[in-house]
Amino acid sequence: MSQEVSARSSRGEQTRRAIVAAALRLFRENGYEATTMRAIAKEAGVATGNAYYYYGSKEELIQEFYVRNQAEHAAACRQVLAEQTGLAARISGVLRALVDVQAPYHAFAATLYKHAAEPASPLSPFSKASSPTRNAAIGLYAEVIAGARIRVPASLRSRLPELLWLYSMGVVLYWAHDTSPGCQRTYQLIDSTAPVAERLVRMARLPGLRSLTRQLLSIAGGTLH
Amino acid sequence: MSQEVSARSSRGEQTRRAIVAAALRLFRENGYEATTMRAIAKEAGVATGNAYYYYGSKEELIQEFYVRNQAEHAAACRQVLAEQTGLAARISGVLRALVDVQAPYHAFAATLYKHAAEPASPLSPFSKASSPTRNAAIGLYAEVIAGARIRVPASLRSRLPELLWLYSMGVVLYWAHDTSPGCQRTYQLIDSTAPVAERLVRMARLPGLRSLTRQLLSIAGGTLH
DNA sequence: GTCTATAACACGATAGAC
DNA sequence: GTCTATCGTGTTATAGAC
Repeated sequence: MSQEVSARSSRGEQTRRAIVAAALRLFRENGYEATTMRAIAKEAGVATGNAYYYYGSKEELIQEFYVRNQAEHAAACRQVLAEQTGLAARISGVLRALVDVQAPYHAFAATLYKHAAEPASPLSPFSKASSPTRNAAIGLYAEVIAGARIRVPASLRSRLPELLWLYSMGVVLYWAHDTSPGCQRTYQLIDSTAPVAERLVRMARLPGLRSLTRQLLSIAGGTLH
Repeated sequence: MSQEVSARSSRGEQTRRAIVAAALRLFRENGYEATTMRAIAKEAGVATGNAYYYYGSKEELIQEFYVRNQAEHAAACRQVLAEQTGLAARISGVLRALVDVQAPYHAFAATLYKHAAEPASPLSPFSKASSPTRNAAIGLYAEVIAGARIRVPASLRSRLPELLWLYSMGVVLYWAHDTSPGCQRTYQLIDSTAPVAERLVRMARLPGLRSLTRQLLSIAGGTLH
């Protein structure tokens, strides 16, 4: 009761916040490897062992980065989703916002995806631990489609959000490798692929491509269960 | 002179081989993390410091895994490339061989791609350090195309080997995440996507798809320089 | 140049006392 | 919940033997 009410700003919760704040700041400034758990604990004003009481591992602290990012991305998309009605414009707007939001963490993100790539890791975007974040992201792409002036072929309708999410993962992977100034090449990639994506959606209905679409979807269905 | 001749089986080369053999065996049996440098050195019958004399880090030992794999894969493909003439059959044969060769290292490979995913890492398949292995692999896919009874549209010809290599990387990524018994799902993925790949190559020539093909290729061109 | 032996360091993570 | 002390790790350093 009163315990639960005060739980949000309880001492434990304060400590937790201090730890994650210190971690994210140090990660951004010094990168992942260079930031030691000892430094995080010291910066947060707690003992090393205490940091482990709240976060079972250094990697677990990264989940917080994901969660925060997803929230910031959703917020950064609002305007584009409210104003744009073309599918390509909505897609590129959302992807540009994704890159914008992560920009301050570019160097950090590069080292981060090292850990995300391990299939067994809870940090993998395909893992069970990531499913809340993943579902939130897929929901965002459902909104991208729903608000666009376009007739999505029935065959595609249910799966298109997942496919757009997969597409966004590819963009993020590209971005992580992108060393061009200001990550121009990633923005170019977004601007050149978004119209193609819209075109592919429209073409999926053409008679000559129907069976191909069906084939590709059944493969994707098996992959993303 | 005589120094160089005997260099191949010199004491140093023997030690080197002993270390890498011990490392790969322990990696396969116990995984990457569980295998310590101390254990590798002990298994190879050398001092810990000596292992570091030959391999600057634990990760460097993984490059040997790549090199060995590439060679085994090329050998495993010979029969398929000699016998099959259909593009889809050649592709699926080569990809099946790729999975077959790596099968004993499935669990190990899953933890390995953690390191490969880091853009800055020399283990990244896109890195400069990996370019010999990558070029050898791309050359293999050039052979896949050259020996197939198919007319590849001029627009595609120069870039298709790279694209097939990229496709193979996707299959390997899927395989690393595949937990189905015997990795059946990966084999299914190969068998269902290879015919689609052939179909896409044939369709690239159709008038309605020409401009789309050109668009997609210019994107891929920017990506893979 | 090749190799051994041994010690030491900083790190991620854990145990157990308070 | 919080601490201190400690473990096992990758890695480096040193000093020297063949």
